Amino acid sequence: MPQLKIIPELFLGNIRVRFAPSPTGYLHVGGLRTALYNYLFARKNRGQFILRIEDTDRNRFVEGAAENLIEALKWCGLQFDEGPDIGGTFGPYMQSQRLDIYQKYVQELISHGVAYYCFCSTQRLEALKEEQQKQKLLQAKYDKHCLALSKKEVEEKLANKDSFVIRLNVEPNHRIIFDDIVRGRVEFDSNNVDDQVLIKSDGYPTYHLANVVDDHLMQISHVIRGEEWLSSTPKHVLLYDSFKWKRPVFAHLPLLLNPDRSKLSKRQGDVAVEDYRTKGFLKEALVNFVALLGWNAGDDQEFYYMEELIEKFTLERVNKSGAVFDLEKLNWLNAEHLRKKSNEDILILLKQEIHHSQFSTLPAGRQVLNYSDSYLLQVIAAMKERVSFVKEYLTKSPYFFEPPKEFEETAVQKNWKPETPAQLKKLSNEFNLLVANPAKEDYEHALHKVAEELNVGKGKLIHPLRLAVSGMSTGPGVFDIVVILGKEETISRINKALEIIKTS
RNA sequence: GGCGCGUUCGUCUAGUGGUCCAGGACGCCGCCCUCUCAAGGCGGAGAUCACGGGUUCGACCCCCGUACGCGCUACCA
Repeated sequence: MPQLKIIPELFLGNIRVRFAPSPTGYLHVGGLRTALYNYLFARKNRGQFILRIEDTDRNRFVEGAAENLIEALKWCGLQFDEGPDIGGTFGPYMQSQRLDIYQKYVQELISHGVAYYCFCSTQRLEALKEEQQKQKLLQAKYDKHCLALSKKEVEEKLANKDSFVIRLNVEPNHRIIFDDIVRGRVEFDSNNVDDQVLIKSDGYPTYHLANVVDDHLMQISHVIRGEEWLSSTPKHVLLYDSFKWKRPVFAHLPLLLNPDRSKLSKRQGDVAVEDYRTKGFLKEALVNFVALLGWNAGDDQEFYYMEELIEKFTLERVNKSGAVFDLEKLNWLNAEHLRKKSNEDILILLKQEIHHSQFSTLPAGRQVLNYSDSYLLQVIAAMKERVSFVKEYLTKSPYFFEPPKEFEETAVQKNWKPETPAQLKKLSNEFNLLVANPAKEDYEHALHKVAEELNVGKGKLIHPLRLAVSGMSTGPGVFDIVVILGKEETISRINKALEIIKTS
């Protein structure tokens, strides 16, 4: 039989996907990528994007984790259509609130012989595992010991309140086949599939049961999740088939990797979306970057806005192999996105940055530097193509926020000659003669005039001026700096530098 | 160990049998622009397409095997 090609258009209007994280802390960038692909796929096909919290492991419960997840998702711009905080027609969206549902369905499984009670102690299970390993059995799995229990025996143990789990009864000797959009056809031998626990002894379901029941009840059309789930998909497929439910379309995404190609982990860098947010990355850049880790449109475009990603995204173009999370490209994308923003948008971000910086309060007697919007807008225009992060407006050009306290040593050696002080003094006198609010050209003409009178190249004045006024040897054109600082401040800084550098 | 998935420049990737002695992007190097630094433009280095067998007139592309990597192998997701 030829492999059925899944054409998204056929599902138009019925596309429903979900991001189903377990609330164990923060939103992992790998999780973001999974959520993003789900979101893009849903938006592209006018479907719904659902958030479901898989909190069925009480041992790993972390206070506030679900809230963090939601907050991080929203920050990234991934707005879901149904979820725990906003509700929806298929709720509740927290699995811990759906326990009775799982009970109902697992009973149905039991009545059909697809699932069974198991009263084995952990000791017996451990002993069994040990024994199987000793015998070098091909694969260790449960021996179906409790499947042999009679109905009466089961009832007695249940009445006796013996501790139990409910297991999936996997029939041996057959092939389990399913199609995956990114992997193609995948086959497993049922002999390699364990009688997985469906309901734990605490009454909570395992992921395998809960995920299948919920995806069906929530009418999920496409299960788009990480590759780590590929190996347990046969269990899920068995469940769908046993219930006689339609299987969703599966798409297992490649993993995100550390630079050494191991699974992306905290030990080798930041993995939480929150980490990148506090480091000053723009959400646009993070989303753009993560989208390209495992997917591309087939053309040469690298810079994307969310809207373009939605327009171009298809699951068929998702890669099969894992991708290293490489900061270099993220940095570049951040710079690109930052530069593409309007100065007004950057102004908002810069003001937030200043608010959290050492420059949030003006030093006394420095009123000449006011952080008015128009002033900051000039700083932005001057520095825009020189920064990759908003915070660099402060770290790369601190001189726009306070007079230089130190002067770059190497620049002093290179540009501060014995004749420099006299020349700069003359320049500052010339500046002093300028009109009240000199324009860039006024400063240029003044400097040109002084250079001619001194019979020196303009560079002999420009470099010392830059140094005097900024303390640095790099940055925007000196005349741009000087115009932004203003006449008074410029002259004051020249004089101050003359004092400091002379004495050193 | 078993099962599954993967393997194109350092990294992200294009490539679906001839147009590929493999294209783009990041990073790196050089040149141009220039008062500096960026940005921008131009150019360069960088991949025996993991390896070995097939199939074919012809393979990065199809098949088989090997190696390596990763995932799963829980009453975790």
